[in-house]
Amino acid sequence: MDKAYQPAGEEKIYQLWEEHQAFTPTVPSSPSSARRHREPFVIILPPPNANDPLHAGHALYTVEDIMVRFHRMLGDPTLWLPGTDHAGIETQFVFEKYLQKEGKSRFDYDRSTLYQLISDYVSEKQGIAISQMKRLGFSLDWSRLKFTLDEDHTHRVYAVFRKMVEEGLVYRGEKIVNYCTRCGTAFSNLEVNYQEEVTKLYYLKYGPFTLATTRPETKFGDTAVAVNPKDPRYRQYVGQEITVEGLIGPFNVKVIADDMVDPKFGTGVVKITPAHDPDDFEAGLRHGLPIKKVIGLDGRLNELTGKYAGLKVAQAREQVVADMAQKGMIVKVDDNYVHRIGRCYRCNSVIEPMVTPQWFVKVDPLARPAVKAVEEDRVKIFPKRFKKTFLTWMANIKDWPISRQIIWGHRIPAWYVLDGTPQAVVSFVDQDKQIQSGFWKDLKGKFSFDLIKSGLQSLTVPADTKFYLSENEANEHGQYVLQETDTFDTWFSSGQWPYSTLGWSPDGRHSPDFEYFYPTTVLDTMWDILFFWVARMIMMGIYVTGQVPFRVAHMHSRVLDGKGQKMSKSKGNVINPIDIVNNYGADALRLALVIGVAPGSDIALSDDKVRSQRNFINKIWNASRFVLFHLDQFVVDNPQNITSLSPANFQKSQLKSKEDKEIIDKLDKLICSVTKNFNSYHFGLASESLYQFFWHDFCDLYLESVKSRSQEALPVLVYVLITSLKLLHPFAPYVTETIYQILGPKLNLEPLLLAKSPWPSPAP
RNA sequence: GAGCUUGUAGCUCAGUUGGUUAGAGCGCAUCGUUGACAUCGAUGAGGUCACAGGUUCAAGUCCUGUCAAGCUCACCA
Repeated sequence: MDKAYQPAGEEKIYQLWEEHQAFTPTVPSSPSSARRHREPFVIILPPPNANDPLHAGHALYTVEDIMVRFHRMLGDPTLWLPGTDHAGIETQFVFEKYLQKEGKSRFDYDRSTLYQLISDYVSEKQGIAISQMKRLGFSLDWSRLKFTLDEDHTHRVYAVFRKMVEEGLVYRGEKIVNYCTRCGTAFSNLEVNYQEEVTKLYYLKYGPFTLATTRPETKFGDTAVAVNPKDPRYRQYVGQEITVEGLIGPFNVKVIADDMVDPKFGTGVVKITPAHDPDDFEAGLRHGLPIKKVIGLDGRLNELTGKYAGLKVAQAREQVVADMAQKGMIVKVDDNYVHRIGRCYRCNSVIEPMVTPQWFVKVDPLARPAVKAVEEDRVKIFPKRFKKTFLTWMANIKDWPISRQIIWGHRIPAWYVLDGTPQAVVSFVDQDKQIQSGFWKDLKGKFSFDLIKSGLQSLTVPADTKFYLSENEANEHGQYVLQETDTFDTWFSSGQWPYSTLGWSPDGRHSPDFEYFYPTTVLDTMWDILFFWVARMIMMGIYVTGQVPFRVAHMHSRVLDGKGQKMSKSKGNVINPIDIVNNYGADALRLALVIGVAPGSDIALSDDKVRSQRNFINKIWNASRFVLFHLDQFVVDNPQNITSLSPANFQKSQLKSKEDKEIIDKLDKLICSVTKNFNSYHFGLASESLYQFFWHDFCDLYLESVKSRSQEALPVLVYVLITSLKLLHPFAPYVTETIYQILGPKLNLEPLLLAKSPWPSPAP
């Protein structure tokens, strides 16, 4: 043995585990009845992005590895199923940046070509995350590796979508959504970052009123003006039609009364622009107001705005304000108005609320059973405080927009017949690689349908257009059939991950894996995707399988940099876990991430912390070296008595010395407390007590005390060491296995792998 | 505006269901080791457990309030 532990050997140990298929459980021939006898322990890995290397947060999947290794040693049939995520918007965004560097853009390609390009790009990078997970020692069953765009997963997602359509849970609607004009897609509320920003608040002359607005440029889309019903100042106007002077001519709007208006804000009068403001949109629904769109999906004012058409929103605002000022239409300007602006979580552009046709999931029927399951702890959320967060969020959940205007993802399986849909808008790349776009009715005379179809980039049809769930069916109703070009929100497909990866089948003939492993046991992830993902999985899982997808939702910590700062590329404080592994070994990193960390609290990953754990790993190594040295001597002296040292033959009652009894007592207590802490997800405590025991009780006290009688104490030394290695193994699989591989043959230990050896119980 | 979390040694934090003199790592001081240990060991300094009340035989741990910090959610133009 080297004087110090060499993490360089860790990769060989991982190979050893793989050769023995140590992480692949066997599925019994009658899975469902076997499951009734003994429930397996199952975790589905939250799939990391296929095209990205791991970041420090991913290293916290260590927590899952700890649980899985523990249960494997307990003898539970154990599965930890790996996968990677196509991560729709994220990946397309990264790829577009890459295209940009090449001087190209996504608009240079038709849909299927672009898809293929991204697909190639991703598969080129996909291996990185996987090899990094292996490097971290994750005991995943690679024989079951999945990808979110795998054909079988896609089929299941489609089948569930059709079921939802047939049961009225999916609808199309013209609704106001958060639209990023840069990314060219809608986002859910969760994907918008709101920031307080200082802007201007303009007080405009508006018919008989003066009103305050931050968005004068949307005046062209106003279809009403609102006051509070209780406001005496304006009561006389309610219900009347007023004439407002505009930059492109006067227009008429109705005065409505609505509680949404706060009489104390501004002048107590609000202009209503249903097409470009979420509140106004709601007000429009309440009062039956027309929706007048004046901003296009390209972020520019449209033809309804006269000379302002073609200007981007920000430019238009400047121009409009200047013109209004000239005409004396601005009463005053508040320069320091602080309010919240929504920005795209990907590219930070200002989110433009837009009314567009989108696909929605009616969420209420899905949410109610999910809420119930959590309330009744059929899905236990740990730490408990997140349960309340979950329930309040679910109580306010709105219908879920599931369509995204990107191509990297599951294309929505709906087909339209264009024959009777003159308002359909298509854009496509023609034979000269030029983009053509416009109404289908205008283009169909100029281009062949086949050309449009093959060069298609996007198709937009009104929300009430009839759609079909298969191309064949659509073909029966017309000649010109195109598939929806929107893709599913990533969370719509990953929300189905637990049952889909295990082989749920729409026809009820599920795979043995599904019968045996579903529902899974624990879902562990960081709390930031509790709503994005965990909530969706619970809803979809119950809806589709009638069972919760997992019994426990375990929220792990967030990893911060050494100073407790959030890591970000812009700050340049991103820690690459693999760098740490290369410097100090995977075990040191794993321990540093869990030791003494309270459940759900943030963790600052400092170099100091990793180094101190590296020292601990080295301590384990050297204590073993000490034992090995005396063991070798024993073998020389008593080659035939080796079985007397085997931990299997260890008898507590035969101990004579006080130190021997004490250390075994402490070890027994340790076994109990570690086991208990494992079962209650207190890994921070478990690792801390192991650290304390091994370093201080075993090394500093016991080991020092027996130096004068090491041969006599050898059975105790061997027993305590081997037992400790087992207890430590979930945290530090590499050193412990390495040592076991050295000691094992000398002691004729069974089994051959520590990873497959049984969890210790107190000494007999 | 609502909710959640945090406030314990110089620094970073543990302390799960309330129970003996409040702990760890790093740092610091003194000494000792280099035949298990890129060191390691021994000893020590250092905390009115944010503040004020309350429940209890007993509170860092439960309750109420105050102060401070952070996070999340929310439709105020």
